[in-house]
Amino acid sequence: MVSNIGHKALEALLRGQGCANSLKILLKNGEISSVSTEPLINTILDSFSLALSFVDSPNPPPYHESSSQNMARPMPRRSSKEKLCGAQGLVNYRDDSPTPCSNDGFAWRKYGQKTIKTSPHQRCYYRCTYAKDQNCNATKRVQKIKDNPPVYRTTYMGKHVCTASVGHDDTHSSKMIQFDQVVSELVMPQLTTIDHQVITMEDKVTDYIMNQECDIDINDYLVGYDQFWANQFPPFPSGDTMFLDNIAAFD
DNA sequence: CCCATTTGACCGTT
DNA sequence: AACGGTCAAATGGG
Repeated sequence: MVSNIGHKALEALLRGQGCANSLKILLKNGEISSVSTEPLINTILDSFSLALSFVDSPNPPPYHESSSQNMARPMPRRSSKEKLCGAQGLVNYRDDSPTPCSNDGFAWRKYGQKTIKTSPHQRCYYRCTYAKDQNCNATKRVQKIKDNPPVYRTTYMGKHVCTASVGHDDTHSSKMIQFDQVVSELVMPQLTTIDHQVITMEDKVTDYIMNQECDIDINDYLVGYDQFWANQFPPFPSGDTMFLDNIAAFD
């Protein structure tokens, strides 16, 4: 995917990175009260959304509605559960479930659900489908943290040792975004949403990323490329340094 | 019948 | 005792 699309995804990421950096500076200087952070945050979120949209599909979705509209878009009515394995990856749908639809390159099996005291929403527990077969101890927790639009936090734990990751074909070739630092909610209040993948984890980089506990929160609102650039927060001072070391993209 | 989900019970930690 | 995480029987869909 070394193409125009990859270039655009990179552009979006860099833009988001610049915004994040500016936000970091604002936070550091304690200017958070005098300067509205909303445009920055939105730009960051849109950056990731756009980048993910390129990663997710070779042809970026022609979304031109707002994020919230997009989220409200009715899902095709499906049975209470649906699985798609193989080249298309695994997708779980459940309209009334607190579980966000996800496709992170692995097959997960739900093994529990709990009401958490600190949250009005339930937390769902998943483990690798091949936990027994291949002694894979990877687990993840998914918790809804916000209602409207639905926002989920996914926490990955343990390391995938299974070889059964799904979605190996190049059509859905992976780009992985690794966050070396947990992003606080102050900075990134909108986390994973339903319907799309937080992160695409596949083959080559899976073990690496699953080695660490990741509290990965990526907003997944999809916006159109043109819309994204049209709505940008004003450009940042050219002196701003990018912190690429915090976001590593894997090919 | 197989397999994934649901859900109450159980267990470990604080 | 409260809480979070896991277990496992029951359930339901394919």
